[in-house]
Amino acid sequence: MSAYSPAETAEKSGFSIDTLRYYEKIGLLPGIARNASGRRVFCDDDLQWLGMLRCLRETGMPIAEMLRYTELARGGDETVQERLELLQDHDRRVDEQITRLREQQEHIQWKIRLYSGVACEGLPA
Amino acid sequence: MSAYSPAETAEKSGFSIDTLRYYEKIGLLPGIARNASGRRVFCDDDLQWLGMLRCLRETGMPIAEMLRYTELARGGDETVQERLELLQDHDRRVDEQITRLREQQEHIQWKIRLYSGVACEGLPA
DNA sequence: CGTTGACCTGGAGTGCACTCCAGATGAAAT
DNA sequence: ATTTCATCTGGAGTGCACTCCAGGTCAACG
Repeated sequence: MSAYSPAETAEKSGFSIDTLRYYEKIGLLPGIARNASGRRVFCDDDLQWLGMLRCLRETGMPIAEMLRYTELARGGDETVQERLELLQDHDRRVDEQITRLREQQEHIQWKIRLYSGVACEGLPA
Repeated sequence: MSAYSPAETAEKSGFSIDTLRYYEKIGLLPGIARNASGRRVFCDDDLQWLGMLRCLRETGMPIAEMLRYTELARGGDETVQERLELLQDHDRRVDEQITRLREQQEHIQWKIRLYSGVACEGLPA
């Protein structure tokens, strides 16, 4: 239970095979193993890393910054502080995102109430 | 206080002048007035509409769907029900977005705690 | 009356993040 | 032995939402 084909990895990670190739090409997936015939072989660590990437991506981190994080991660223990700061900054941005979404949801819900009112007009009281 | 130049409108709405032109061109801003020399003149209603567009945009509604909403809005009172449904669907998607962001934030914060731990190792107890 | 400055138009260009394609390869199934 | 199938590569193409540009108009200012 620790060697996965590209297809399995795509399924488990939620990224398409093309995206996996793309990510490796641009440097987001360093050190992916290959078998004798040159095919990618992913391991559990790779899957974990992909989980982190997915999480960062879906919270809106641009690829350039994920690349920076990846490079730091390759840098070993001396980069822990920087990685920590990067994630803390991102965490704050996620907070702001959530706050902003909620504010805007207020606006939408106000509009919904308004339409609901109009939709009820003319109905028997 | 009810006639605004493109520049003023850009400032008040938060959209760039180019984006305002673009939105008018694709049909998100129907019926923008023009003065004698062909320049756009925005009114308070336009600003309100822009506020709604901004809100939908920032909560992730694709332009194609905003266009549908715009067309419904032009359709008058018979379309209120459809507009209501559109906004309710969107409202649900915003809920999901927020939920998802929070889940992923958990993951990030777990990683932050992990790094904080590593960063403290070796410090005097 | 010349120049500035905000605005106009149609259309081309940009940035991001993929996504698709053609042609090749190599293990496995019929 | 041939076909199938997943995979490989480099590179081109896509979709979205703008953003920029060239060339032109027009009111106002000095």
